[in-house]
Amino acid sequence: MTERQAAEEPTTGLRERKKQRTRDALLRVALELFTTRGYEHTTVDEIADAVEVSQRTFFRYFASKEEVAFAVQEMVESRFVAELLTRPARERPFTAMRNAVLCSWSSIGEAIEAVVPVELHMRTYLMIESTPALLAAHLRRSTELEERTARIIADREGLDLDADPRPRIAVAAFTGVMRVTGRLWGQGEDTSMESIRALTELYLDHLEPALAADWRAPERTPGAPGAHGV
Amino acid sequence: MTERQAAEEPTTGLRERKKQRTRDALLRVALELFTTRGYEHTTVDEIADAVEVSQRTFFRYFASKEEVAFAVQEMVESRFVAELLTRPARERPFTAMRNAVLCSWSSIGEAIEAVVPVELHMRTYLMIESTPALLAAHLRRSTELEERTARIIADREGLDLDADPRPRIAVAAFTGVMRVTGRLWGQGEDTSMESIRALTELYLDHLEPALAADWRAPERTPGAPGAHGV
DNA sequence: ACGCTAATGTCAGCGACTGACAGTTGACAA
DNA sequence: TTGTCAACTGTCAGTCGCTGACATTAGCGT
Repeated sequence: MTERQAAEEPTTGLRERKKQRTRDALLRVALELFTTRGYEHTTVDEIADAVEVSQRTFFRYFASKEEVAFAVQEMVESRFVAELLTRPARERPFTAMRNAVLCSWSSIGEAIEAVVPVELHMRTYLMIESTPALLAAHLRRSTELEERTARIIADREGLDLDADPRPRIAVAAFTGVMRVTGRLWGQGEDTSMESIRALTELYLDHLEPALAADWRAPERTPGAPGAHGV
Repeated sequence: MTERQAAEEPTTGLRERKKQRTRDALLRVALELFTTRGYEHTTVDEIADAVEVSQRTFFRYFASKEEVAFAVQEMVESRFVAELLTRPARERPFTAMRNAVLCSWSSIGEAIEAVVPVELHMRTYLMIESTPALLAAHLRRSTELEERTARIIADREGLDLDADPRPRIAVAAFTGVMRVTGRLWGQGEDTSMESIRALTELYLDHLEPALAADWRAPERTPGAPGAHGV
């Protein structure tokens, strides 16, 4: 169930290879069906039938219909966490998170392609964002990642997460921007990875000024009055 | 189905009154069962049986088992929106949102009590936060409210929501903090309304400094170097 | 070749939810 | 008062996601 990567033995035995092939097939077929006829209009039976296994077998590989939709997303997230852990200590929290996403996106392409076409994953992301039930699940998963991230940031800065609210606050703001970015990207025309990368960079670099500036002033007013801001 | 409030005629006919009573009974019983034996361990049949109606009737009042869990939350949210719309134009976006939540909480008590005991609603909120399926739904609902809020803020400031990212960014940061606040409140001991109110006030007023300050400095460093911040 | 065990299939069943149809009951007019 | 209409409700059958139990198949090491 939880085997990650042998990474050395390509021939791990026929049994393992068969399992891997079944899993991949279920995943690929499921995403293909979801993105074409829609998540709700795809039954687990149809997925299982297409791969020629029983419905019961599907549920032995994926705990739910939902889980298969997030299988690739799962990979991307763990990549982000790994990247964040290796960020130099000199970077400030927000900068470290910013760079971690951007860097992880630079190397994730091939890892995805080993399982499903990247283009299919992009379509899957759009499907998740536009399917209420999946959007809900996506948001919940995001908060879990958010918690992990806050813990990492707190460790980085040598802070006590239970006593100091600042890590959680900064992470909340960060992921909030990430979510908005993802949604806007989905609404736009350009569904490329370069597109979402550029959008993310732009928005993240906009957050702090947006919170501090007086919106009614024509442009940046460094010495603005009101201490309360925004 | 969507009758809100006649607010004038107390005698709206026997039929209407019966419907209202059935709905209220279903709601109260459902929340009571959810909060005692748990959401997942409560079946729709049990709710319907307790009110002595058929399961089919339950689904004529509530589109899903989920919906009944959020019925009161629904009221609270629309109260916040109403409050936000009446905020004086002189207040800055973040301040307006801050005051809208705090003010709406001051007057929501009686409105809730008309349907279910406030204490039951508090327990319901805790249940939502600790039930994965409901937490997911809660987050999705929050983003919908977030979108409405962003639109209101944009109108207030005379900005084009589709062209200017700042309203969405500020709202995202705001609701991010609200979410964290709610979760921490749920983890604490004090489940009173005063408690969550104080926590919210504290955290909201912490957001901007937390983003701008250098965490490694002993305390506030107004003239900090690095322009990128956080 | 032969057990052992993991992987799979089959079957029965629960719970959320829906459509269709029939029965009941307020509302309103004659 | 009565009767008609429309709204509300109950019943039933069926779909779909998901699970436990048990039998069957098929790699694996000896």
